[in-house]
Amino acid sequence: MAGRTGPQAGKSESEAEDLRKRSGLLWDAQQRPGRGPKPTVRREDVVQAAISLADRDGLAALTMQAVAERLGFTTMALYRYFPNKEALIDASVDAAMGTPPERSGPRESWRVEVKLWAFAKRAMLCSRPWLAELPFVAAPHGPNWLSWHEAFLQTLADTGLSPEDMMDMLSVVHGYVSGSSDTAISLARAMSRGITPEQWAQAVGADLCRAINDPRYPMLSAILQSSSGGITESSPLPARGGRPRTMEESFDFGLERVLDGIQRYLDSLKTP
Amino acid sequence: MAGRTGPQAGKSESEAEDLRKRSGLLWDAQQRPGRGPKPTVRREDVVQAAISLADRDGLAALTMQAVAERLGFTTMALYRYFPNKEALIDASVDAAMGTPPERSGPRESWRVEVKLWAFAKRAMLCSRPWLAELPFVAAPHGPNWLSWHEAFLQTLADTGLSPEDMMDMLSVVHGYVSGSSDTAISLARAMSRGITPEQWAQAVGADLCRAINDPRYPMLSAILQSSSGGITESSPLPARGGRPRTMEESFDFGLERVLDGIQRYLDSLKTP
DNA sequence: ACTCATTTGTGTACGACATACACAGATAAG
DNA sequence: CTTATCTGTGTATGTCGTACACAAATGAGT
Repeated sequence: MAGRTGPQAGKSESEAEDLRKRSGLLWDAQQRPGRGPKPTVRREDVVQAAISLADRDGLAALTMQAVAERLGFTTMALYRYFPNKEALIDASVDAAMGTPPERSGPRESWRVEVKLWAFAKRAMLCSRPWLAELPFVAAPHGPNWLSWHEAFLQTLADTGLSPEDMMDMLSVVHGYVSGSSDTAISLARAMSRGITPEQWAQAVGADLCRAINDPRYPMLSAILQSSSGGITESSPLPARGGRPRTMEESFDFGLERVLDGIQRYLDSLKTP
Repeated sequence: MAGRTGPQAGKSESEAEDLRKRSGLLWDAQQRPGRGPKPTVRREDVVQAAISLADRDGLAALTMQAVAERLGFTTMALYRYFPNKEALIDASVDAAMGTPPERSGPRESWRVEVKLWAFAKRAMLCSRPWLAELPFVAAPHGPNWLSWHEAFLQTLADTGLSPEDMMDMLSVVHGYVSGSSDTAISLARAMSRGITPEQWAQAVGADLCRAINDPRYPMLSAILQSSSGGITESSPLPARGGRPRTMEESFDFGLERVLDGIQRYLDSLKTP
């Protein structure tokens, strides 16, 4: 976004080189040669300031000036800690992600453990909705990011899956969780901006309602109308007959399907 | 991001009101009262200019100045077509999404159709990687966005699922597709920036490789080492024994699990 | 203790960008 | 023909990321 070199490739440092540098900044804690004055704060403090700003007012509030002011710095002083905003964000993202919760009780079945993992990840994303605001798709993967992956793999440790299958299962669950948390994240973001859930649901529902009676959307139109006799506009996905599922229940429902699919694969391995 | 009103709520127009307006701009084609001069171009032309810029150089290249120049306009002239950049992006996103491919042959089983839909959606996302760069999570849903939903629902038309279950299945598949296409999108973006797949894979693989021999990541470390005897750094997810799956094969593998899960649910409905 | 290379934080400056505002020419309804 | 109204232009403002040069602080080597 900001510091992008420019259109075509061919600058002094290739884009690939750039990725490597970003990754290095996340992992290699460079040692301080003890010549000049000591830094006033630690890199971690800068990151915390950045995170607290994003937590309060979203990613847009995370500006170099705001972070600096938060620390009692001049803007330019930040560049002694991070070479550019991108690097600061990389570090903030990894720190904000945190580590997955430790297992509190005894080891459960893989299914229970995966489920806990998925809900934990979803909760993490919803609690920091600005993570989903990030325009950087291929941010380098830091220590905490890896720790989430590690935690997932541990849930499958006893299943006898091959390493390659494990990685693919990770991709399935991670994909489902991050992809399907969109609406919940969006709601979380709206709420942190002072929108009530009702207002938000109404706004999102309103878009869907435009499909009603539009010949381009026969199925959608039918579904929306059939549900609980007329659209209420009070539920994110339109209100449904009986007791409409909450967003969390919908997430759980989908997760159960995914887990069923994994289960079936495990079964197929046992009885070929 | 850009045009955000500011930190706390309480401006002249509430955030919720703002969402409604954005949605309205996407749907309600306001009629031209025929008093002044005719506009030089159509809204659609502006959108196309914006899309072509984003296609070429990513979302960062989509600036009001660049779009205006593309059209032979002054920057400010754009504001006669869209009230702000956000509105232009909303429109560009929906247009860029396009409509799902028409069914060419006869109706297939739900499973085949869902699969086609998922691959089509994935292909769409990969062909326009900047869509994933969007910092706006809760963009209003336009006509094309709804058409993708509609197409999905039609694939399930014969399954006998209840409307509410259909919507949840949509959420499952859509979640999986968009969530798990991350790496493919990232690769697509990198390639459009002149990075070779090898360079990209190496950069992404390098992050993972940091886990090796790190006591914090026992499982990950073991998996990475076990795979095909030593990490090659030549595959996005680390190379795996035998013939490592390509990214597309991994996507397919995961999709099959998801479809199995749905299948199982369908079966459970038939034999309660 | 003295020196000086090195590092930290500061001040200033610049270029990109979104956008507000006022204006000039074009146009069609009356 | 008049005039309200719409289109595109020119200019200005505020925010933001960041380059650059400098002064004060600091500690390694003498």
